[in-house]
Amino acid sequence: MSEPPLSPALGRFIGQMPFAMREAVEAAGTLIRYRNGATIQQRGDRKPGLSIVVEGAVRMSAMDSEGERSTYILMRPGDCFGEMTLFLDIPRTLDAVAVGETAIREVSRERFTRLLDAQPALRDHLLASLARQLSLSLEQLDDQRRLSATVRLAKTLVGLAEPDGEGHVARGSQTELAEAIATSRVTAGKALSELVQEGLVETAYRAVRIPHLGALKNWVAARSFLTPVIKRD
Amino acid sequence: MSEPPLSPALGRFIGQMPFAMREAVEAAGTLIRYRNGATIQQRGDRKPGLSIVVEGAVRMSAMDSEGERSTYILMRPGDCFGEMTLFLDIPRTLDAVAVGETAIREVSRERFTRLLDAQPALRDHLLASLARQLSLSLEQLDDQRRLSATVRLAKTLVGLAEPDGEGHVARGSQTELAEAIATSRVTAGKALSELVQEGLVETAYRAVRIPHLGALKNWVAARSFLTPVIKRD
DNA sequence: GCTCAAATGCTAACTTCTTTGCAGTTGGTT
DNA sequence: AACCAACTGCAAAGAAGTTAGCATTTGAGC
Repeated sequence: MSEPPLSPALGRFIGQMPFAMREAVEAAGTLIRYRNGATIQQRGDRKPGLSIVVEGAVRMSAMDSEGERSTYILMRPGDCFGEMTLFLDIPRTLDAVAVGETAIREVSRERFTRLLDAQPALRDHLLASLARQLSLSLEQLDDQRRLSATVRLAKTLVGLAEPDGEGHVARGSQTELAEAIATSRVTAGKALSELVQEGLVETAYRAVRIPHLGALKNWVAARSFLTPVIKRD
Repeated sequence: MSEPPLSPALGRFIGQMPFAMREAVEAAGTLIRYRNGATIQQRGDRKPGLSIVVEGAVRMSAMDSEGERSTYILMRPGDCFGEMTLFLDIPRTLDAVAVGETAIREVSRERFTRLLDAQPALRDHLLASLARQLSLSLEQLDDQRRLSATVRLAKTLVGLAEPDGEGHVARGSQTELAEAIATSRVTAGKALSELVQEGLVETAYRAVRIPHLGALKNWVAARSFLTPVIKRD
């Protein structure tokens, strides 16, 4: 079966770099550690620069004036965010919160600019990274427009799945899952029980067990109407 | 009043280029003309390259397997699309259809690569363009998640508005407007009549008249919960 | 200036999602 | 070991959006 672009993880920025470039980027950045739940950045922060996840994970989300939060993405080690603030004079667009003990490498715009001179190939790397993020973001928009809450949830679960014993798990409360697909907790709960009915997942406390990840992937693929476009490594 | 990023138009690619760069890009491309309604590209086309709108307009949209079409954006002269196919090995993501007599400048990936060597500054230009598109795409996703159909429609109307006599007009059938905000025609019609009730717009045949664009912008701004982030020229 | 396909405006039944509220469960903390 | 805050699961009312259908209006093309 072909691997559809299910993971919402953008980036894969560091992973595909040649060794020397990676060294240079790492040397240019400051490593900062965050506790579980700590705020890494807030929407509106004016700190142009690139942030690379080294350890742990980062939940990118936004909250509207009515206190409704919605999550956009979970960044994993090797992913990066903030590229946009390097080239545009804009503040940070999303809130970023550490999930688990997390380490972030921060490269300021100044240092990054110098880095670009030393490593011209980095520009192309960044271009590819932005292009991929744009492509994934358009796909996400598409999903939001066309797919039912249940399919969106299933797709999100595939993206969050981690190996666990025989099968996989996606960790997070139902409220968090609801935020990830931009619905209410009730709808997320219903969607989840539909997937349980189908025998695709089992619910647990702050977790969803996925006995056969492949089956879930197939189920999602059969319901994602547009042909997937990006191949994921 | 501050100018919120209401226009869904991405790009502004050519407009901000230094003259020499612009000349070089134009020299590298082939100009192709399309009739109103002609297909410029289809989702899945494998033609890596950059397409720049020179004259007319282009509607970017996608259709799912059930024949439901949704429009993503209307590209105007100076905007460009296809950047992603330059750096990623992916097919074209969206269908593109000419709106009115339209001219497109196509630059193949090969020619563009050579162009990058001759005009290194073009890379930064492209980085900024991708960054802006990503930022706008994230905003669009946000709107889709949080805003009601009525506000989304109003925002779209502001983006489509063209000067017309005293005020402005947004041209397009209600079906097309519905596709632009990803709802049914009925909902689009209801949303439209709400805006009429508010005295913000007047309906017409294949057009919506906007007597006071500023008033509509204010109305939208008051209902867009997240602080706008990108300034639009 | 007539014709007709396309577009608008409306209604009604139905589905989906949200909000509110509550009862029962879970697992970290004292 | 007991407590309690957080989480799950469920129900009911209502809001929002969808589909289907029909009568009327519009304007482009003959």
